[in-house]
Amino acid sequence: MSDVPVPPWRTTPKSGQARKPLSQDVILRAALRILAEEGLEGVSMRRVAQELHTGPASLYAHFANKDELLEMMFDHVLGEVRVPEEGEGDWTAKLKAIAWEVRRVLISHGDIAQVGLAVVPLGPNGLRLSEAMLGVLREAGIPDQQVAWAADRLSLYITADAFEVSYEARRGRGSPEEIAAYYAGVIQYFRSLPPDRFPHTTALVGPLGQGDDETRFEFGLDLFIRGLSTYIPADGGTS
Amino acid sequence: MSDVPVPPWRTTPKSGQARKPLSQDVILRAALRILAEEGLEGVSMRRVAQELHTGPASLYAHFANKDELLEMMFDHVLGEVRVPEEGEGDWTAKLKAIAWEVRRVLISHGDIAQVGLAVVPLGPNGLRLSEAMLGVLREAGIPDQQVAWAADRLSLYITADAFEVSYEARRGRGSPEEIAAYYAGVIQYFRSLPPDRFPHTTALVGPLGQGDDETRFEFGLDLFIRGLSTYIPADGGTS
DNA sequence: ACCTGAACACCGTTCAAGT
DNA sequence: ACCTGAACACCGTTCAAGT
Repeated sequence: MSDVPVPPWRTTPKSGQARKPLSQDVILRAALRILAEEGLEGVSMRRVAQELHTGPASLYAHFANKDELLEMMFDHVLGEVRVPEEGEGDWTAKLKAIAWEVRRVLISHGDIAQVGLAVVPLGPNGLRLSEAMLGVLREAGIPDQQVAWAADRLSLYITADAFEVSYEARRGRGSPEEIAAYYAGVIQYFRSLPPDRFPHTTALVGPLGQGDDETRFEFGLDLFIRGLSTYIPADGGTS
Repeated sequence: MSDVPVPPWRTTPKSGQARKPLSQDVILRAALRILAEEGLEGVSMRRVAQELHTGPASLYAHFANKDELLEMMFDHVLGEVRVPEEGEGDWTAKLKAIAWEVRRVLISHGDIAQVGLAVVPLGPNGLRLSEAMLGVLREAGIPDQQVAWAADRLSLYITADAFEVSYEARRGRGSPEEIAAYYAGVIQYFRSLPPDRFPHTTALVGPLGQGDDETRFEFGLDLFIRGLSTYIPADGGTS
């Protein structure tokens, strides 16, 4: 069979590899492509393999299992986060900038935030972000123990918010009108509750319906920073 | 075939129903039993059906789909949460009591918290808890808009923390020694990082390793309350 | 109205066999 | 060392048929 001449209509020479060879990198890229187009639920080992014109078993030469693939996808996504340079405003501005930037990047990659809640993000980019947060908090003059715990809690808050928002977006499947209609329905439901059993819920129907996702995120971030400020000693942050 | 006498060795009479009839309640109970014993990943429509000695299709006469079953399971779990009575300490003590109680109940039911992150918990028990939080916050003298948003953010924080902790417990699969060993490994890894690229992470190895899950939850809760306190007007909370 | 068996279109992972 | 087909043990949901 090998001595038959290659027919002229065969465009890919038989000796060269027909498909680009598999590697962590090409698998990761394919998986991120599917994440962008179909969300996290579309990212299955079989779907990724199909995207690369091979079978699912082939992926296991490059990743121990699906969780390892997801962890590497998450860290890859965090690579897009831009951390503020030295001297771009005071510590609260810098901390907010990091928080908003992480949230934006996570939400822009479907519901990948779910992975960040399930694993401790210790990849190179996770560490880079953690390092940046610790730096900003220390610079603020917050004591070391509070710095360490605050970075932990802030990461949790950002990731949880991003997951909630991205999941909600996937659920509503698109148009902002549908999401708005859903929330209008919830508020209408609150209004219909018996005021004797739900005096506060019914009294606060107005405020409960106020504010979009971004306003709520900012409010929580602000609470967090107000709380942290109380840990700064009188002479702190100006050294 | 129907005129053949019932043989004496048949213990269940053919005319009475062989199994207890299906209903939302018995399905819910079976699902919660599986959740307790095998975690959320064990709760599949097929597994629940098997528990009830029937096929998965039978469940669809009582629940529209799996998500509806999960939502009802979540609200059922929230039913175990005990809300503080009037006059059990000041508002911070009451708010903390609710937060700790919700966290405890969620964690005691495997990784059910994941469901709470994905859906807006609007079942009867979700509403009862939301109402309780709103009441405590209003009593504190916090303005209505901040009350509404604070309840939203606090729910997110509690649920996210419960999910993280319960997931971690499922991952470590049991013994506290294994979990401790994992964290010791992480700290060892931090220690091994290059100090020029990670000056803060390496400098804070001590503080980063301090504190168990409960200490961290309490720290975040405290930050939240410190932040909220700044919204109480000078004459507020004592009316 | 409620329940069922069977089918459809999927999963993650393993393993022996190939190159 | 890397890749593969086939298999194992699962999924959620639908649908026509039964009672």
